[in-house]
Amino acid sequence: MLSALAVSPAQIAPAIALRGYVEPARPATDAQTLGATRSFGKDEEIFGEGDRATCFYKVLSGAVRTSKLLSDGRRQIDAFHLPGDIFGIETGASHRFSAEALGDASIIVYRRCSLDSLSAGDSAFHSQIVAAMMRSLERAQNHMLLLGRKSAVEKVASFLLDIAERATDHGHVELPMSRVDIADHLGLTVETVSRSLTGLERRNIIALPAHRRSIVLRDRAALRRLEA
Amino acid sequence: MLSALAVSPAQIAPAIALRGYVEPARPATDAQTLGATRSFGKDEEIFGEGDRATCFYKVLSGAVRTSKLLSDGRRQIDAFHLPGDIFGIETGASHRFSAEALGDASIIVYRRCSLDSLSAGDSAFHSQIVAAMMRSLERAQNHMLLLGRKSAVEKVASFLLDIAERATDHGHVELPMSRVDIADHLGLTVETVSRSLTGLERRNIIALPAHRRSIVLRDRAALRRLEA
DNA sequence: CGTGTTATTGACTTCATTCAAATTAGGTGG
DNA sequence: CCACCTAATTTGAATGAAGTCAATAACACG
Repeated sequence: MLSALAVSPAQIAPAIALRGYVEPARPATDAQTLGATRSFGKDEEIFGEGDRATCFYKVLSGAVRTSKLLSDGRRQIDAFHLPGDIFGIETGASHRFSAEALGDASIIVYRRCSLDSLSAGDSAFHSQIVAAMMRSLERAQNHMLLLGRKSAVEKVASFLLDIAERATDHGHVELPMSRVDIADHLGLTVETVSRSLTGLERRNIIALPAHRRSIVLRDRAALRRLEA
Repeated sequence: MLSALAVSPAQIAPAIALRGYVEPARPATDAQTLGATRSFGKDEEIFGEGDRATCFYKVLSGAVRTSKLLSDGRRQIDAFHLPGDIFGIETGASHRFSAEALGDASIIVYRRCSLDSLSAGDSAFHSQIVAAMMRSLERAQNHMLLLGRKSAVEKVASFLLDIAERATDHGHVELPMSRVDIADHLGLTVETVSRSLTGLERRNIIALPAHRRSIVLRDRAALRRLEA
């Protein structure tokens, strides 16, 4: 079931990873590494909607999606989290999202509940959290404009530019998520995402290599024109 | 052009209000009243998208909408702010929204930029701001689910429940905003909002009195079932 | 009472969805 | 290394929900 392969560089754990595999914390770039590093496999749950929020998280390698579900299963992915991104901060008692790894991923788990650290001292750590919150908020606010007011092609164009900006090697984007994930992020169906991508390819704005998880941005200016 | 009337109780300023009318700060319920109270008329701009963010704001009376525009004029209202709500907090240099009064409104203007106060002491004031940010974030995240995944009726039902919870006298909701505003908040057109409301009325779930700005919730259970 | 604005209603169109099928990629095991 | 198998993606055709355009109705205000 666990299909490991490539993509995540910092992946050390064996492919047949047991849930909750814990490694000794390796001091990363940040000063504040109070947390332990854990590895997750494809689609493995990091936390569930409604779980007690005792920790928050930071992506070391790989990628994570956070999402909400409607009673009948409709899903909205609020964000994709790439290396360096913090997610899972809550002020309430429980997580209002679920979080799953998109592929193999390693995550730093911070034990301290954000609410505690808000009042407590440690201003460096604290302001890092506040900054992360603010970034989430800005992202969410832009995304509302996308979800509420953009057409399918505009949504896809925006998405490509966004993801490219965050995770690109000059034009060549390696997507860590499936088409379904993209659809659930953009408020579309898989079919519409696929058709939009095909449409962009036909117009020579992007290229879709055989390896479906990668996309080449041929004409960013055109994308920017399309994005709204 | 300035059509004042009723609605806002704490309204003291004359109807022919000049922009930026400033009153001496009246210590409100909160301890932290560092700001001056200002009054705004219907559709008056409090700040614009891109304006330097030197202040943030709190609604005393009336209501405010914050919105983003697409180049071609499509608008997404990210939130309606009712008395007690804080809005306009930014960490960057400029506002990423515009804010306008929905009708006559009085607003407390806090001079301190949020970013300053984040690092600075004053933990009570500070945590109030962080809490406001967090509430915005939660709101935005729920709204993404609505925008991305709910049908028109579900959106309208959710909206009614939400606004009722925040600003109701037992079932009778006095809407401070127009149908266009509702539409731009829910990612719909006015016509669809209107049709959805009419539909709910026909099903006896709500009543639409002559005074179009008010709505009576007859059957909240039904609304809750509809909301998703 | 007229007038301008806001809301509702109707007819028609369209974009995105749904349902269904075909294709392709990538992993598995021989 | 190759044939097979499963899951992901793409494509096609038909439907449908919400949008657009246009007209009417209902207020709010002077």
